[in-house]
Amino acid sequence: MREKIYVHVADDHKILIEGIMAVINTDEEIEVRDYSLTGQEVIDWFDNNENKADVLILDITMPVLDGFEVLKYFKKNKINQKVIILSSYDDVKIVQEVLNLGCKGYISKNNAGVHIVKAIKAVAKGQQYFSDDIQGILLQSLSGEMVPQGEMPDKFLLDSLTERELDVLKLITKQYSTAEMADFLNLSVNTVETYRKSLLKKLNVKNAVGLAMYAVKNNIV
Amino acid sequence: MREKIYVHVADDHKILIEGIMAVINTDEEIEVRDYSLTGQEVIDWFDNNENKADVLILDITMPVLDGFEVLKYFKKNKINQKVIILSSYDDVKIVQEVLNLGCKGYISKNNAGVHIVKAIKAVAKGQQYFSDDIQGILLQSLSGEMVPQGEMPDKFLLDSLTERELDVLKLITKQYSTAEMADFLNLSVNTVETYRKSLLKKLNVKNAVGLAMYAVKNNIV
DNA sequence: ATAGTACTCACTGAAAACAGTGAGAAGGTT
DNA sequence: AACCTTCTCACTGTTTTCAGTGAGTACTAT
Repeated sequence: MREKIYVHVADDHKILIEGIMAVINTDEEIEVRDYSLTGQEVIDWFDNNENKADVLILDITMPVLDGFEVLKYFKKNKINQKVIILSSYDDVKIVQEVLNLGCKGYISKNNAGVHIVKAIKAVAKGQQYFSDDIQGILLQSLSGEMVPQGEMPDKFLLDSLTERELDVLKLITKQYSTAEMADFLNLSVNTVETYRKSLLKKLNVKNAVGLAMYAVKNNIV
Repeated sequence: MREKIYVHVADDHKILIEGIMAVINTDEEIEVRDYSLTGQEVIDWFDNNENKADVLILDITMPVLDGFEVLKYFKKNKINQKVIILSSYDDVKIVQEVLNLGCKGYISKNNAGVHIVKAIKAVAKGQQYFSDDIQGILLQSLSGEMVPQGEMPDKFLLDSLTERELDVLKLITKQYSTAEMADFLNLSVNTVETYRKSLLKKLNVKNAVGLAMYAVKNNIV
């Protein structure tokens, strides 16, 4: 009979812990032994507990001590704890930083359900594991480029927009088509078209992308 | 025999939906009928579905359309849908805004487990319900104090982009048309079209605006 | 009363974007 | 040698966006 894999889960959202437990406990090989709601709790648990966990599922953002601090603690004390990061942050820098801190797996919360069990088993065996979206981010980072930006948002232009134009602008940034906007706003397609053209003219851009970029620059989204 | 309360859950994190289902389904009176991963899906579901839900559990931050937009849609179309917000944001302004938009309950994700069932039953009966931490925030807001809150970027699935795809993506954000890009990159119009379509598919967005917004979020521009 | 602005809608025509399919060449990997 | 990825291009057809013009209603300010 194969030995069980013991897991400790750390996340400040209890509901998410319950979700993970529900998913993990469908697998006979894995058992969630305990959980923590803050980084401090994690460290305390590993300090004062004989029943260490084989794998630690760790959130980045937690009160008291975040995931980074927990990883640093393990590294500092040369504790060879296998850690899988479960995070909403799909940023390259964060992924690279936790890898430097010795974590063995990284799963985006967006699709944790399909990855968590596989990840635990892989990491327990000493392998690494990354969900496919994280893999993509790591690959992309190899051909990265940085372009700094610096422009003043144009208050005059922004003020000149009417309520309806702002409605349309916001929906455009959410990828609505004209027909969809008309439906949503209970307006004629022609009317929405009018606002769209008015926006193009007022903001002096050539297409919907220009509108979206303007909206971003001026924190309308 | 008492009638069941039918619930629809909307959150962009599947794992959280699974957690909620696990908790809710312990109660015989409540049944989760369906779920959505984006605001758009929620609206589509309520548009095209005979089996409406009694209560909608709604996350604020979702791709495509966020919780605010969903509430606005209900309000605009005079749909009297009972909504409980399930959110990580414990900010007064947000709570007040969703209340203005007609939502009947607000639960913090931090302690959703103990509140969700009670909240559903209360709201289904036409009452309001707020988890105790939210109540505290509302009370605190009456005695004037502001506590700024952090941010949670919600990025989603990413396949790795090729060099050429990145070239095209960058030019799209600069409002280049396909023909202009072809000229600039010394490529056929058809070729640029191919990259454009490939980007739409890989990044799972529906138009050039979606591509631009993705580029912004991921600091490609 | 008049002028201005916002809101609403219609019509036409051209340009661009989107969708689907197929396919050859070059390069690297196993 | 077989395979995979990327890059390149073509063809067809539909949908959406963009451009220009015109026009009625309502409310506000002078």
